[in-house]
Amino acid sequence: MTIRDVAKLAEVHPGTVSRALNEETRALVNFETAERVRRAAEQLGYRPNRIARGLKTNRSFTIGVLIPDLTNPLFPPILRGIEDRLEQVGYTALIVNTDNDPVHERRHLEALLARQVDGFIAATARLDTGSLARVAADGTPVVLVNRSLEDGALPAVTVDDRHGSRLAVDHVVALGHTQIAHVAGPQNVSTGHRRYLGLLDALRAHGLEAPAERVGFAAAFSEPEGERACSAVLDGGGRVTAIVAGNDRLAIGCYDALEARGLRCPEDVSIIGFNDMPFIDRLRPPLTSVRIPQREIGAVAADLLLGQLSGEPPDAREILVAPSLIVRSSTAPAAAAPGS
Amino acid sequence: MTIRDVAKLAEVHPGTVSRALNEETRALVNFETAERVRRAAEQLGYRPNRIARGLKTNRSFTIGVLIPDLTNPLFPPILRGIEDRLEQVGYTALIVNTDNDPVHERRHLEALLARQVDGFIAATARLDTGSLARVAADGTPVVLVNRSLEDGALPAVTVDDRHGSRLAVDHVVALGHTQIAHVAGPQNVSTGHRRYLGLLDALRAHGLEAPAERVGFAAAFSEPEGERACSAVLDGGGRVTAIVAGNDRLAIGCYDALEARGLRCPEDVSIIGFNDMPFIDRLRPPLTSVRIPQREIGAVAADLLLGQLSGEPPDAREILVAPSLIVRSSTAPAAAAPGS
DNA sequence: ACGTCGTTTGCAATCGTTTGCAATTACGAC
DNA sequence: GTCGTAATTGCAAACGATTGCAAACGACGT
Repeated sequence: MTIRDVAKLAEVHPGTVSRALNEETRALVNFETAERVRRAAEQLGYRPNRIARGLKTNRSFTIGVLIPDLTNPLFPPILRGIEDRLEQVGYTALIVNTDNDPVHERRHLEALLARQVDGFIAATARLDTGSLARVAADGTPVVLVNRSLEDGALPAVTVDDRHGSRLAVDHVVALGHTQIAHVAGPQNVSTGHRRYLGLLDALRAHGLEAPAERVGFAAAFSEPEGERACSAVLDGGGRVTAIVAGNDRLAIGCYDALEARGLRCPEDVSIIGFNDMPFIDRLRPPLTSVRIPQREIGAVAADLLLGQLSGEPPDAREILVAPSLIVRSSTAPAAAAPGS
Repeated sequence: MTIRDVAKLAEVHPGTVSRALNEETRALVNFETAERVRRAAEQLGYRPNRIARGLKTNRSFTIGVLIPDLTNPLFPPILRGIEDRLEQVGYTALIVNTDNDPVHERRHLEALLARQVDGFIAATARLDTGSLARVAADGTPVVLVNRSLEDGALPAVTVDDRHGSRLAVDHVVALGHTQIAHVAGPQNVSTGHRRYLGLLDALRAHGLEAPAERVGFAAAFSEPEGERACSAVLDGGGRVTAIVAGNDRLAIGCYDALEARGLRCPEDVSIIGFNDMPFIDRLRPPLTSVRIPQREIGAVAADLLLGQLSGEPPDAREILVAPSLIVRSSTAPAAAAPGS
């Protein structure tokens, strides 16, 4: 079932069929002929071979999407945002999991290039800049998600982490807390670092500060690390009535640390997470968290890429999307100071 | 950068380059020539164009994967299982979300076909049999996941739901429960139905039964529906000490229903879920649940498909993978009968 | 009646591979 | 020295579409 079969049935030249069926060249062929062709195609159930088309036009209408791990609940919504946008314009996403392994990353990048993807969306945390930049330099558009290059060489769409931290701090401050601790994520990951910086800023804006003993650094965004870092803070000596965690999993670790010490949340200490993961509202207590508009991030990234693909200047700009605070029951007004 | 450039550099005919670089035809070319070609290709950073190759060989080395919704935590692990397997042999998955919408489904199916996918893995619950069967009849291998056709016309890999129900029942029975209720999922979805049937079987095997007032049917796998169905059961009059839910979300709904009635879990009633979703161990109490080896399911499905693609007879068989019970704190020994 | 122009269509090359077939070479057997 | 055979390699035709170019055709003004 090729274009030739349709041509035969419609009694025209294959070239004419191609033009008749192609939105952009439709105008070149007589209306009635086009109709005849369309009917013939319909009748035969003809489906243009995108592969053959791609060979000639040098466009595959596919986008390579690199993520660390699909099972990390952060990514599926982003992917939906991307896919929903892409599919509207006939593109398809090729999703690969890198597991943050440089070797995998390279291999996948190569494989996607061999498949002639028209562009890349990379959400991988530490994909070495080199390969990606080289790809971009060779003319394949690249958009970063959830991380950006220091030099801003590549367009990126990321959460406004600092703003998120500010939301969190504003919230606990409004509740009367002043002894605010931070269980920070890994500082070699942009989100971890930015949230930490944002927190410092926000505290300062309220005339507060976070002395070293009140911030614990987790080596990974995991519950055990959250518990470890939180424990360090709690056992550090100073009083703490509120904890802003680098993400929800760290916050869960904080729950564990509190529980191990017989402290109650939110009565004794309030906790705020980051990401607003699914079912986080089902914890005890339901976690107050900074929500990230993941789907929107994906959609914006896709739009950015599609823009570049249709020839727009590749404004290597970083787009920040604003998070919002979802208040639940893990935060409460600060108790009166002990002894009052 | 085409095969011709490599040919020029290696001073051989393009055809020879093709053979030298292709694993299966390598033997046809002199070893030294092949080496020369390999070096030339390496030097130029040559990457065979899979699109062109696909055009000629009529194979795209892509697989269409249809799922309802990527953000449903059930699917990412399955997809990883699929992708990990596929990538090992040079295949790539094209993932599309159908949202269980027939129109979307058809459109996506067409689009994937136009992209010349070599096969399909369909995890969509209610993709109308017709289109898929037709595709299979036209020679494109199809494997079903998480659902099967009544007539077994298509190979499928599914969870052994009945076995899962048996595990759940055995567990609560072993804990001394006899008044066991079921909050069932929608009965027009195969998993919902099978789990219900399995439960009946398992109860019978223990000489127990589930009178109508002790099973509630949810219209969807959602928390509110779980709460509704559970409430009906609890308010039905009969005493209930254990509830087996059709899945974890229904189980969460059960938690809500219990709480609304001042009942405690597991002291007053034990609850078991199904699926063992991420973070379900963080609920209060941590939910005992039937775990599904999702990744394995994906891997098995991929293997089945790859088998068909390499010419194996398409044994339209249903492969059942065994779930396991993860015991946590939502189940406890039955309290002594009231009054004793 | 003729040149011109615009519309519509056909022709054929092309995209980058793969692959059946033929041509070339080397080599040992006779 | 000739011939058959095997091992290599070159040749060219595909695969199914797109597209620049030219041909065909009618209409129209002069």
